[in-house]
Amino acid sequence: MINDQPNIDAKLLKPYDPKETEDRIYKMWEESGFFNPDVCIEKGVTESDAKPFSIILPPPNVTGTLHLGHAAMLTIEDIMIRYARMKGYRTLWLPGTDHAAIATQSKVEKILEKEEGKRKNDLGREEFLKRVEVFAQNSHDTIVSQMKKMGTSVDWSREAYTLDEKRNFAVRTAFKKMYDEGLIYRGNRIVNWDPKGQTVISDDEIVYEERKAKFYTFKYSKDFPITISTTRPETKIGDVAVAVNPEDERYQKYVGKTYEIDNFCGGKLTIKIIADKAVEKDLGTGALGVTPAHSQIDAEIATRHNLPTKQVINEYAKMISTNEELNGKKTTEAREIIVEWLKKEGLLEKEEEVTQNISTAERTGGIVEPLPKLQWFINVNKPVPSRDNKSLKELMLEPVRNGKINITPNQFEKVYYNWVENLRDWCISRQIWYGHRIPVWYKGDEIYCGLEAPKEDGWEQDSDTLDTWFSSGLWTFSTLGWPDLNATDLKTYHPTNVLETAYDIIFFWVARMILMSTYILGEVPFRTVYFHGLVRDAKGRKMSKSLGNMIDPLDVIEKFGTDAVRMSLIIGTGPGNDSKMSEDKIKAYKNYANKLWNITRFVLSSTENLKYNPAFNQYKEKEIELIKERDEVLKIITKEMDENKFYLVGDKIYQYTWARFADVIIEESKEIILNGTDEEKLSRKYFLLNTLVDILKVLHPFMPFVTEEIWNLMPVDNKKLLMVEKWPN
RNA sequence: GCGCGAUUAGCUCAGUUGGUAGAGCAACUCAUUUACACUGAGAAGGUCGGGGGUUCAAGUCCCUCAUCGCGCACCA
Repeated sequence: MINDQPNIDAKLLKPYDPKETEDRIYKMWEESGFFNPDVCIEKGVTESDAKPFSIILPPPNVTGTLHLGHAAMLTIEDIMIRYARMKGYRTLWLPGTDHAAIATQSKVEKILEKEEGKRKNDLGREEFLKRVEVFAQNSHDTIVSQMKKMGTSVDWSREAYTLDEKRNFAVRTAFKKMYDEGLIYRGNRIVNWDPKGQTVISDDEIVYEERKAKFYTFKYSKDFPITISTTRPETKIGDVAVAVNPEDERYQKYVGKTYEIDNFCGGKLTIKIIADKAVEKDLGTGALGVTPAHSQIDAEIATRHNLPTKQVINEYAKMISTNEELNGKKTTEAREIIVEWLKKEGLLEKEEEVTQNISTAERTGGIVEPLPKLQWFINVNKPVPSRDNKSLKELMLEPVRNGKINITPNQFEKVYYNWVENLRDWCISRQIWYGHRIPVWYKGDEIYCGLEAPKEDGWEQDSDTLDTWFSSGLWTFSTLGWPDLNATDLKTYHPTNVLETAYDIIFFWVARMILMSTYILGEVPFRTVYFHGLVRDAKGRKMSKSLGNMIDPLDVIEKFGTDAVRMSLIIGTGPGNDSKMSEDKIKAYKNYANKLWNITRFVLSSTENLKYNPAFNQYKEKEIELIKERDEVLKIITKEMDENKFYLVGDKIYQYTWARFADVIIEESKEIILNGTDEEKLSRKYFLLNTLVDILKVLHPFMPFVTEEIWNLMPVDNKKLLMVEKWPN
């Protein structure tokens, strides 16, 4: 075909080719500097006194590559950001990655084991950490290139890492502040010990798995008056009491008595009978063998009744016992030995099959063993003098209750309250190597907490690191220059406008950010929380490697183009709802990108050498009607954008361009342009041209590449990049 | 055990304050080189999970049941 229309670029004569276009456009955006709000002001596309709009990117873990969930997050946030930028806000989207302490470390441990047959102790702390850093760097680089593929308009000049020097300083500063105010303390308490990962984990890092177990009912000895039940007979050598409900008449007469048992599986026990309301009458025999060292509830009961603690299981999930037969045995082996002994002695009364939830560690899969340990905690109940004597719990509840933080969809507010209200002290120390080292030093009995190591000799730093969520909690302000309270970014962009993330980290992260920000800065970290759901496969199943139903964002981008992938992740997906993804759906939006391409070809070829002219006012009646209709659609679109209803807007633009603009308006234009009067022709042509420009603008946040590429080809005077053009009103 | 969500066309989902059920995809019929085949036109497809209630009027509000999914707690 010969290109005989000089104002039509030759590339419009072929179908739209995302592969040829997208990387080139992204480079153009990057080189323009407009991702950086300072450059926008400098170059006059944003007013210097414009209102700020900021989002801090939830930092992806450097444990691998991005999946479709990340792609959805990046798309939603990019839509918010591009919209804000076009609306004239001083718009900052700050990117970063997360060191993800335990997740990254266990990943590298697995690789080390598989590829070299080595364990981390074979390398030593320093050498192992070097390996982790190389791995983290590679993951980081992959993630950055994937983000660029997705079209994310983040300000790379402000990129942060949760474990870099600045963030480490912020972490030390925050820790010291909390320590000095008595909110961080070191205590010997029952913690969740992961024998596989050899570290403590927080309550939230536990994953419950349903398994079949045996429920044994027995007596300690023939003379003992009360029968008890347990699924873990091996812990019973650590029992110090039997607790019953104060209102349980069956056992009243025994309460207060103490029994000496000379031989319970080769050891001695001293059992006191106590009454405690935590015991349920109807569960098991209604009597509970109290094992303070290996059960959270038992430890609480023991504290209330001043009972001793007797540890019988060590860090390797092996037994500690005076009985040689048990000592050093795995808990499962010890269980069998004890059950055999009970049978032999005629003490076992019943053995039932039950299903129980066992606690496993999220990252390693190890079975969690409750153990007494000396660890660091954040006290969530203590009144904070510097915050009107409110506790951290109250500080966390307040802004959500009074609406300073708005959670979308709002059913998550209840979930949040429920979690905060039942929150226990947060265990923040971890016995792993990759992470922020605890800024505490010891010398004999002395303890020092400070930003730097003490000058004198003989001090040794705590070998533990911090829970990764401690540094993540600071993320909204550690990225903006805190602890420098005069930092321009901190003053300009905090509190941030929106936190957009997956709902599954509401406790891990959202709650911890609210805790840190309200305590440290006395202000909320963000005004709106917008939760997106999980991206599932076409059948609604979770994507997983074992099911083989993973969709790699890069694969579908290669096949259909980024714009199509973005649209398919947005449309049909309300906040907080899981969405389903299939290649068919993506393909439909690839067709749409091409439709837009051809609409452009038609409009440009039928308007010859006319230029975009929003000031044109010689419209005929027909076009006046069409403009009214168009502006009504634009008005609704803007309203829904302000309400973050992107799934509705995306579909609305799609509908308007295809079903209305292409199928009806363009079709009838053919007749007008052929046989109309000169005035009618001109009126119609300007309508087509001007409306196409509006479509490109409102579609830009959703499909930034194809719209920017078409914008390139449009006859518009004094053109800037579409990404910094003004949103139509 | 407590709580949350979902249930609308074959599939994925909209449905704003109650006012005659709506889109995309798929399938079906027709058109056939068009700005675009990554196309157009058309037709078909639903007792809105069941039951009850409020109302002139219920997909929408209330009660109840069912199924599915999720969170939290318990797990002696």
